[in-house]
Amino acid sequence: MGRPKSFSREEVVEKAMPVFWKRGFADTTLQELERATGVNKSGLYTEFRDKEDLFVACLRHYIESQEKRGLLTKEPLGWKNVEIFLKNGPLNKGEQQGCFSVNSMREFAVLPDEAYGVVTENRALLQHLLAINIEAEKPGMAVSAIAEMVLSFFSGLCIERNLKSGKASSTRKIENFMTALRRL
Amino acid sequence: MGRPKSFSREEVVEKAMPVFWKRGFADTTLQELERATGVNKSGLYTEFRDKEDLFVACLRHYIESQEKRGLLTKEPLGWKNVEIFLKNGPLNKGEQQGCFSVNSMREFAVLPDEAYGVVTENRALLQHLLAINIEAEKPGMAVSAIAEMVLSFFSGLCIERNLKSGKASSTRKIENFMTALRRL
DNA sequence: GCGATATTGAACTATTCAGTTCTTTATCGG
DNA sequence: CCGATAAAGAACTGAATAGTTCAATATCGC
Repeated sequence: MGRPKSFSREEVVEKAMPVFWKRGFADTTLQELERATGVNKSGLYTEFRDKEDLFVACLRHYIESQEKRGLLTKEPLGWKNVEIFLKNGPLNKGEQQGCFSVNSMREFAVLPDEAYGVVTENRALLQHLLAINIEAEKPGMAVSAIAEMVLSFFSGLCIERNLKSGKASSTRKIENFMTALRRL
Repeated sequence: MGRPKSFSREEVVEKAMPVFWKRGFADTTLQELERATGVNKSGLYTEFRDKEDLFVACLRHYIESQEKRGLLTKEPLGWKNVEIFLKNGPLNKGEQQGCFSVNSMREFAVLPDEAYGVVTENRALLQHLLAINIEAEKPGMAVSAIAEMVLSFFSGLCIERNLKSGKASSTRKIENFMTALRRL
């Protein structure tokens, strides 16, 4: 046995995530990652192959932590869950605005292919969860059609978090959107 | 009089725009800009203060060219215009996918402040144009509320263009969304 | 406390980048 | 054709970057 390391992989990922989230992949420097995680380069490179590897780990971690919130699985399934998802899905915690996954979509050109897979897989899951909630309401329009509409609207809300518009306007928008949905 | 220059400012902007559009600001290199525009650094720097200046010029050019399309001003005003805007607003020309302005929103952290102003001003205009079209239909819900909802949905459609999903799915989504709108 | 072992920190490397400078070259008016 | 002028090209600069290497150091089992 030798010296035990002073950080865990998960700790690093958790601290690195907000940096990538805010600044994106290309504009995040190793220096920032060192500062944010409190682990220096040699530590980071023993744990992760390269910057891309760490980024993907952060993305995965983000998605898992979102899934753990179980926003769309609470009983009873229905519009209420969809509304809560739209209102509370995009985060609002300091530097972490909107959705890390949606933010990453803009950067696929620079990201490893793996990131594309992770994001699309996550979207497929979201679409499914939306669908079972919509299904419970027995709307007139095709369930999957509504689900993909909701996902697009959600994506829009997420990038709009990059603007300095207040929370009130977002809430209002969601409530109006829900009104429209309930009539389908 | 000396030697006349072999390029115009506008030509450069037009050729540089697709590069910024696709790769974003941070990940676009001067080398790529030289190659895309056919003008080398010394030429670019006599015409533009720096990379940021060129980027903002491209953004402005994009917005002007979009405004020239007059997508939301055709008579008669109404839902049809909104539908055309959603269908044809986000571009689909090779490297140029979605909306350069919406794409830029993800990068405000790196962009000059000016870019923020240009984008928000453009969004305000869009919101206004949407509103006058919606107004013409005399819906039950507040006009501005619907307009901001449409703009969010539009933003979502734009970033989703970064995914490799077909045009058909986008069209379907828009048509369903329009159905919902018309019931408001 | 000692040796084995693994982490840590800091110095180092090679590359790439935005931006500058200076020489060469092309075009104009006369 | 010539001199003035301005653009174009290429070489250069300094800073920043991702990634590496290696010596110093801390912790473990014994």
